[in-house]
Amino acid sequence: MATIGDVAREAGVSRSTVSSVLTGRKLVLPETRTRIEAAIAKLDYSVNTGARALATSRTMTLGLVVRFHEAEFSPALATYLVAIADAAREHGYGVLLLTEVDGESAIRRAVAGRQVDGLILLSVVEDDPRIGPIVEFRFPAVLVGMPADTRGVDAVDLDFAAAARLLVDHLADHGHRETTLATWPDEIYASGRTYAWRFRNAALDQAAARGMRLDVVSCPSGAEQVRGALWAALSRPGAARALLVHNDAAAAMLPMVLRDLHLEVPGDISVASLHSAELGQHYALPYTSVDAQPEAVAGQAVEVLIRRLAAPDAPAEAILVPPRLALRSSVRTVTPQS
Amino acid sequence: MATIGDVAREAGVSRSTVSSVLTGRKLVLPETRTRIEAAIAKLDYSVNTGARALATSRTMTLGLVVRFHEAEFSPALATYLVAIADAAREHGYGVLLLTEVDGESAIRRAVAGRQVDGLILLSVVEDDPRIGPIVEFRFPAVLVGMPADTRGVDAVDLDFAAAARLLVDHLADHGHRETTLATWPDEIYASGRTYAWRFRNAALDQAAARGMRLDVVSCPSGAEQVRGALWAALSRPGAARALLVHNDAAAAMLPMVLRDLHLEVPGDISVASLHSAELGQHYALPYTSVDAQPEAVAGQAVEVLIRRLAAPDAPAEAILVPPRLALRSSVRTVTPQS
DNA sequence: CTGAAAGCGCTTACAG
DNA sequence: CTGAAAGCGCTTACAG
Repeated sequence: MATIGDVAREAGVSRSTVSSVLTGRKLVLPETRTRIEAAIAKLDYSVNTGARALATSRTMTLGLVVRFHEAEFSPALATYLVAIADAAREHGYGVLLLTEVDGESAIRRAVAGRQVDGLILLSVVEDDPRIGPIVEFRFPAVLVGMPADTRGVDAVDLDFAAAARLLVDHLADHGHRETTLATWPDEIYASGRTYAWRFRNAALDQAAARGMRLDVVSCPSGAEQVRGALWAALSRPGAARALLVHNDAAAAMLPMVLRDLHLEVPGDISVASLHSAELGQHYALPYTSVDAQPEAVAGQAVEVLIRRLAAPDAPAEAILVPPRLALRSSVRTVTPQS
Repeated sequence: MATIGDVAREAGVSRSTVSSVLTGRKLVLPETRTRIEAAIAKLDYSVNTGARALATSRTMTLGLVVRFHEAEFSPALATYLVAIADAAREHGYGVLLLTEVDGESAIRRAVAGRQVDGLILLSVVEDDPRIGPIVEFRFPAVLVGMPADTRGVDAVDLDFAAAARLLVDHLADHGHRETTLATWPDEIYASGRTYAWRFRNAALDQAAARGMRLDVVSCPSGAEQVRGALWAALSRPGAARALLVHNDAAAAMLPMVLRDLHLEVPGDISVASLHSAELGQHYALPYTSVDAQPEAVAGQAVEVLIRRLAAPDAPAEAILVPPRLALRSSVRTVTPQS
C-alpha cells in the first residue's frame, strides 16, 4: 500500500508537506494542496493509523470495558455497545472491546500497552473493582452507571430519580392514590446497583409528596418466581389499581400475569413502567414507560471522555441524562373515592 | 512510561536482546534473560503494542463488523460480541468494534488504515453488501452466518439443517406423526437469511423421511400478530399435538398463547424449539430446544480467521457447528392411532 | 549468544 | 510556504 513517501514523490513535494495537508495543522498553498490531493486520490492512499499513533502518542481509540457475563443478563447491552461505537466514530475515535473476566487486568493491559486513549466502563456497580486501577493510574475514563461514590471519576447515567418522579406524577395526575411498585430483587440492591434505589427512593418520596400510597413489592429473581410475586401482589384483596414497574423481568411477565388475573389495562388497572427499550420492542409491551435512552447516555459518555482527554485536570463530571416519558395509553384517569 | 531502551539500560544489555526475550523468537542466555526480566519487573515495563505493530506490520487486532441497527433486532447480539472478543483474546488478538451504518465504508476504512489484521462479519445475509469489498481486497475475513454463495470467503454458522433434523427426530421418536412448524415471517426468507430456509427445508425433508406431516405456519412479524397466528394455528380443529418453533418472537409469545388455549405442555401438546439462548434464559422458556451455541460459533469464527491469516491462499472453509439438544421435558410420548 | 544499524510510516519542531 | 532531520518505540536481518 502507498505510504506518505509515495504520495510526496508523486506530488513532487516533501513528506512534511504531505503530512501538513493530512493533519490540516499547517497552511499549504492551494495549488500545492491540490497536487497532493490528486496524488492521494491517484494512489488511493490512506494514513496508517498505527504509525500516526506512534508519532503523536494518541491512539484515537477508546477502550470499552464490559463486565464479565454481562451479556447473559442484559438484553440492552448490545444497544449500548453499538451506540457507544457510533458516538465514538463521530468524534474520530475507534472502540476496542475489552471483555476480560478480570476487568482490572483488562484495564491494566490496555493502558500498559497504550492501546487506548481512554476507557468507558459499562454497567458500573457500587464497589466496582474496575474503578481502582482507573483512579490509581489517573487514567482518563468515564463510568456508565452511577456509583454512589464516584471518587472523582466522570460518570454518566440515566436520571433514575427523575424517571421515578415522572412516573409517579403521571399516575398521580390521573387520580391514582394507591399504587403497587414492583421492583428489583434484594440482591440487586445489595450488589450496589444504585439505579435500583435511586428509583425506589425517589418514587417513595414523590408518592409521599403527592399523597399517594406506594406498596413496594420486591420481586424475587427467576422468571417463575417473578410471576408468582406479581400474581400475589395484584390478586390480594384491596390491591391498588395502579402498578408501577421497575424490573425488566416483571415487565416481561406482566402481560401473562394480568391475563391470568383477567385484568384489562387500563380498564381494570393502570400500568406505568421503566424498562429497557429492547424489552419494549421485542415483546411489544404496551405500557406507558420511561425510555432508557441508550443513545443519549452513550453520546454523553463519549463526550465526557473526550473532554477529559482534552482537560485531564478538570473537575470530574457526573451527568444525569433526563428521562422521557413515552405514553402508551396504559394509564387511565380515575376518580378518587374519598 | 518505560520503553525498551530503559529496560536495556537497566539490564545492561542492548535493545535487541530485550526484544529477543520479549518476542521469544531467539535464544537468550538464561542469566541474561533473568536480568532482563528483573529489569522489566522493576520498571513495570510493557511493550507498546502500536510500535510493535508498526515494526511487524501486524496489528494483532480483529475488526468486528456489526450491521446497522442490528442491536435493535437481536437480543443475542451481545452474546456474540462478547464471545468473539473472548475468543480473540485467547489467541492474543484485540477486537475493534466497527458499527458504521455503511458497512462497506467501515471495512474500507479499517482496512485502508491498517487498523486490523482481519475482519469478522456478523449476521451475514445473502446479498450482504459487506462481502463485496472483502472479496475485492482479498482481505482476510470470516462470515458468521452462511450465505448460499460464500464466494470463496470463509464462513461459520450453526448447522441449522442438522438442528431441524434433531428436533424432527426427537418428535418422531416420541411417536408424533403430525406437527405444526411455526417459522419466520416471509420477509426473513426474502431478505436472504439462509438460516430460515436451511432449517425449514431440512425439517420438511426429515419429516417426510420419518413419515410425519408437517404444517408450516409462517408467523407474521410484530408481537401481537405472532400471537394471533399461533393462536389460529393451534386452535383450529384437528391441529397437531406437537409444535416445532423456529422463530424467537413466537417462542417468546408461546407461553401466553398456550395459556389462553388452556393447553398444558406436554400433556396436551408437545413443544420443541430452536431459539436464542438469551431468550430461553430471560423468559425461562421451558421447552426442549436446540442451543444456538454462540460461544462455539464465535470460537470457530476466530480460529478460522486466524488460520486464514497464517495461510492467505488456502481454500475457503465453510464450517457448520453441530447443534446440541437441550431436553426440558416438553415432549411427551404419544401412541400413534393408526 | 549479543549488539549496532536500519527500518516500519508517520509527525513535528526547526530552518530557510 | 516548504523541506531536512530527528524522533515515536519497536523488530529484524546481519555481523561479530
